[in-house]
Amino acid sequence: MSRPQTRIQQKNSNTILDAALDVFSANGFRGATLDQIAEVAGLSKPNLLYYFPSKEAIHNTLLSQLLTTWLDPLRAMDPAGDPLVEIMAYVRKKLEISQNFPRESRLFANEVLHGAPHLRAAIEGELKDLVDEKTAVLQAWMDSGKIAALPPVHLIFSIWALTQHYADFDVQVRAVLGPDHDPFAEAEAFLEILFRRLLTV
Amino acid sequence: MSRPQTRIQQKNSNTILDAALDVFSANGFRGATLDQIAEVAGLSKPNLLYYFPSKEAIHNTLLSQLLTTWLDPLRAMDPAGDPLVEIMAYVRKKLEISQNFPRESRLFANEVLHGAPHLRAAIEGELKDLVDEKTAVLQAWMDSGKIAALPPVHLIFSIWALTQHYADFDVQVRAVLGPDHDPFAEAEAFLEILFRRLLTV
DNA sequence: GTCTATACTCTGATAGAC
DNA sequence: GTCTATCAGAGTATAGAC
Repeated sequence: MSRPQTRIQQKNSNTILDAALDVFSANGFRGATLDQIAEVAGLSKPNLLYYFPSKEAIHNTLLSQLLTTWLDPLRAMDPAGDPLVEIMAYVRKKLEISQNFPRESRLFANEVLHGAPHLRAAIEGELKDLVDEKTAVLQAWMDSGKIAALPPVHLIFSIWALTQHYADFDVQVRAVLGPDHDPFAEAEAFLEILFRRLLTV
Repeated sequence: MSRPQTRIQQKNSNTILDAALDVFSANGFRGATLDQIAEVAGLSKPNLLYYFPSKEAIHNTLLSQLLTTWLDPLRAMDPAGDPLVEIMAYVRKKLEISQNFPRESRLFANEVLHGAPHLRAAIEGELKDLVDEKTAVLQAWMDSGKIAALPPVHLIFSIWALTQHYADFDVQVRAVLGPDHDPFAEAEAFLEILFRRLLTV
């Protein structure tokens, strides 16, 4: 797992990964071609393969970088904090990620949609462990009557589903809303109401 | 738009479409190959192309069949019915579709995720029109105080997001829940509570 | 480190026998 | 209507000059 060392290598490597994120998230793994990635990156195709041994290696690198970013907001949910505040902060953070990193969201969605061939281990391990930990926290909050009682895992699923919808189905959301709408601003207000109403005892 | 006439042609045509649905929903358009579809269908590759002029034609046929099924439950929401009953029925029906037609759900998700290149017109037309019609119904129900006031479009988005999540992210849902869980049974109970709590005045 | 040229594989589609 | 054989193009990856 040696990584590029010099500044130029770092820079090119990042350029490639950013271009690849563009192309993979828009077209899926098979739909993306090295030609497209090379063009977006402004490099030649063989040059890509000087920095990464294969197309799949580029894809894998993107996916492994992704997971950390993905789980951080949930990790930040503090058992010692105020339950409703903590949950609403998580919802808001997750929605912000959908807004600011839609490419990452689509890459992840595509991967899971197709059975998570590359992320299965991470999902069954790291992700499941974190969810188990946080459902325990949610359950404790519910048991002590600080928020309404609900199946905690499904509460987490609902946060994922609702926030990612605005990134992953962006085309549909915008088509239905029509122009003169700010999907994410409206989503933030809506989810604020939804989860507050759902969780208040 | 001539369609196969004889019974055998109908049968083979349907076999191909069913196999194609398997492969397209699992791998996406570009990820699917005619070889795979032919193998699943139990036919030779040239034979596929005797029934359909191209790979894309198979895909397009699937997508156009899809939309009707997709919109029917929303269409069935009756302005004259009891608001909460109608909405809960829609939620339940949509979740049943996720459970019984996960391949169709993934095909649709894949299409929208990649910018809806084939369904754009249908989304901006048929789908938007129906949503506009039904948001007016929801708005009227809210105005008359029969359900809680919320942005109606986003209420519909939330139903789509929450129900489709269980089909499209099935792998993740099952991995997180672990064995000895029935995702859809739990989802039904959870969504029942969620929307009832959200909409009750 | 980066490019041009190219090898080789996969895959969509066609030709033509039966 | 269905098959075997095959073509043509796209796409990943490598060789080798600079």
